[in-house]
Amino acid sequence: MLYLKKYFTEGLIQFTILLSLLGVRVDVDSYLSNQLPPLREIILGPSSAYTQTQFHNLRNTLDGYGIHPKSVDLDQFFTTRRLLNQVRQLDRLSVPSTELNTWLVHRDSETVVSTSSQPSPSITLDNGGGLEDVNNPDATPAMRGGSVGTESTYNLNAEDSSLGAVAPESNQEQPGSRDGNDDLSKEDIDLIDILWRQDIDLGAGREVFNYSNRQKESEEEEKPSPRENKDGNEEQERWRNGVNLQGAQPVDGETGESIPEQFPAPVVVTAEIDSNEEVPSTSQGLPLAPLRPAGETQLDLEQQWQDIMAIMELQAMEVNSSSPNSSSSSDSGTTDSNTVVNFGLSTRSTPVNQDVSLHQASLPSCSQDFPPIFYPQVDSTTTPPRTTMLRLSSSNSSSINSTFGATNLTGIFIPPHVNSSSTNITSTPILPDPFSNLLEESMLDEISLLDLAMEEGFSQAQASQLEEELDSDSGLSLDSSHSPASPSSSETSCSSAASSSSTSATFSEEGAVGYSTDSEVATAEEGAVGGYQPGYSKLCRMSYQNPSQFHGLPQLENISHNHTYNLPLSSVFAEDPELPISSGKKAMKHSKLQPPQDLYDKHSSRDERRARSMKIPFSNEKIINLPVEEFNELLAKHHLSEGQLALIRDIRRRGKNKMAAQNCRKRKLDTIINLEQGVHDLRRNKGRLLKEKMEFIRSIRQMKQKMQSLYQEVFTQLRDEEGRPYPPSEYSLQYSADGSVLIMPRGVTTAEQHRKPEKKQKDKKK
DNA sequence: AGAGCATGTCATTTG
DNA sequence: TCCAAATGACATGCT
Repeated sequence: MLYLKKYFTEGLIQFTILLSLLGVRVDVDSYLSNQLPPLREIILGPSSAYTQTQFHNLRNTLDGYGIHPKSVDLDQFFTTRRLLNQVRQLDRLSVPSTELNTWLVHRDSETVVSTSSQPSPSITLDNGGGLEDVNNPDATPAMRGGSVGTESTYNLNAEDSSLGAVAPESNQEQPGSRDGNDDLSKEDIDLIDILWRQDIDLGAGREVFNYSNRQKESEEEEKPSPRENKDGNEEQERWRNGVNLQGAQPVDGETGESIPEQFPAPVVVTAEIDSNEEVPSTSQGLPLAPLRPAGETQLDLEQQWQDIMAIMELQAMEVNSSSPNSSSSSDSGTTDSNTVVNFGLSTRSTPVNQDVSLHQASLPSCSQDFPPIFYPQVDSTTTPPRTTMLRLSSSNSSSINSTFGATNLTGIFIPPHVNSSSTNITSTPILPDPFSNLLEESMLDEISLLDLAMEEGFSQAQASQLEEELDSDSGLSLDSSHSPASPSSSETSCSSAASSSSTSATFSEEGAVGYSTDSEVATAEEGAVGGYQPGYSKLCRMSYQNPSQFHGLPQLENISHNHTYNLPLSSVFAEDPELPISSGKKAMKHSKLQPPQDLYDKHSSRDERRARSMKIPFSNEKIINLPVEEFNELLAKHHLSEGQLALIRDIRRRGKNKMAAQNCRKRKLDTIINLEQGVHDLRRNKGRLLKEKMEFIRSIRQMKQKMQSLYQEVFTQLRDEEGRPYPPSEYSLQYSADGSVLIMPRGVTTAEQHRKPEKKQKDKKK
């Protein structure tokens, strides 16, 4: 029986694990099918947060929390635990690998991003659609260049700096994490390289280059290269390729124009690039791995994964074009099928957002970085601003001085590097970033909470449970985690603590009443409930009266206490003489081939024996259980000596006290169980609240990123009367009372707005 | 032999 | 004040 149970348990667990895995897949698929293709592969990797979450849940469910040490389920518990640990290890192993893949992908895409980032602006330039674009291609290109420059580790940089147009090569040369590269055959790549180099060697200008590039693209289109399926499937392709998405799409040259664009830009802005090299492009140039100091990898795996999840959510919103931000940007940006014209300003926001997502995805540690704002005038700095990335976590939270609804956007969207204490930029004003501050504090609070929880005596399992509850987005966690800790858990495992406790409680009350009843009632009560059942082991017993059921079960064989508290010995022997075991330890011990009378005496309690020796004319049961009045009547009916009366009173007192002691102990146990349950519930509640907090933090982060990108978009497109851009270091955007956005010199309060003639009003596009 | 546990008993408190 | 119940403390028996 035991082994059967064991095997069944193991099999069940394994089956559950398999189901979990399958369920995860299914869930992920369904989830990703909602347009989260980019991370599909990442998530569908060996491990996923979903998987982890479910395992956590499963673990919690079977964690054994609350299992009484004596519970017969302990064996199962350990088996379960072992299996689950194995699964968990698998899960954890897989997570890093997934992230690693993401990282690599991102880096490639990053390279691509720099190239790709240009398409939108460059396209605008080519088309001349943007008024300001012609005048200041610098801004965006410079930023691109900056982003490129930042990635000095890539071949692309060198080529970019010299030729300003080799990105595709580099991309192709990159061992392919990129989809485009993957799809391209080596011949195609070689051909592309040759053609590009020819163009470059011939000194082809940007336009020429573009043209040739297009021709090549068209030529290649004739070939069955995978790239060409972009038309209809490109987006899908991109998504499938994961993080590359953004970078890949321009590079893939669905338009063919995007690629060339990027190169000229750096050339034109060379001087600025130098100065801004370190400055990531506003829209896309999010410095990633290269820029990030190794020591800054502070965020743990958990945080990283949460970032990825946040990215997924963000991307999902964007892809759905349901993003509240923009009706225009989202739709145009997400779909590659859009024509070149679509890459106008309106589309930028999307790439920006995607970049943000990308960075987070690929560089979880950078997840909180904010895209820096491009500063055209920063060139003055001999030491280019280092890593314009703002690490939210690293920046110290001085104070949250403004709410999100603050009219002044300056503080909110100050270039990230401004906040970093390590930055050398002196020209740019340092303004607090409320969002980052808020985020920091929230994160810190959470971390501190977790730490506190650990310090408070959270067991590892409980802490992991909390973690899981924080992690798990699925609704499974709560239900599954609800568990063993509570009496109800043991309820499921055996006869159930809850049920037994409740029933026993009920019966205990009845038992009290039962004292006044006859022996049959008492016997029935004990048979049903066993009176007071101390300990879980007893609670778990289906029926102590028939321990033979558990023969062969070692754990249960050890449980053989006498629970016939209220049962007089006479009734014990009279009603169940065949089962000496049921009569308890004493019965077992004394049941060894002893004469019936001797046995009878031995099994008698002291009071029984005393009563017999004193020749008390009625049973101890009556003495104990009769109501006071009846008891007095009984005493009055018989002529009893003082000794007999004293003994009878003692018997009654002790009998009642014995029952009272049993009830008292039972109540203690119930109280302990309830307290445990309460603690468990509180912890669950705490975990839930923390989870909610995490979600809020995540959403705030997303909002901040979106606002950041929007701010940058708007700001970089602003031009004064002479067509010059406003230097972000000198101007900032502020809300006006009517909801419009004003550009104002920094340091000028809203009250002084009227003094600035150059201020412009511009509708803020979402 | 001693620890740990379950149970019984006593003394006291409480309602 | 009495009684029953509750409970802490201790004793006993068993594994």
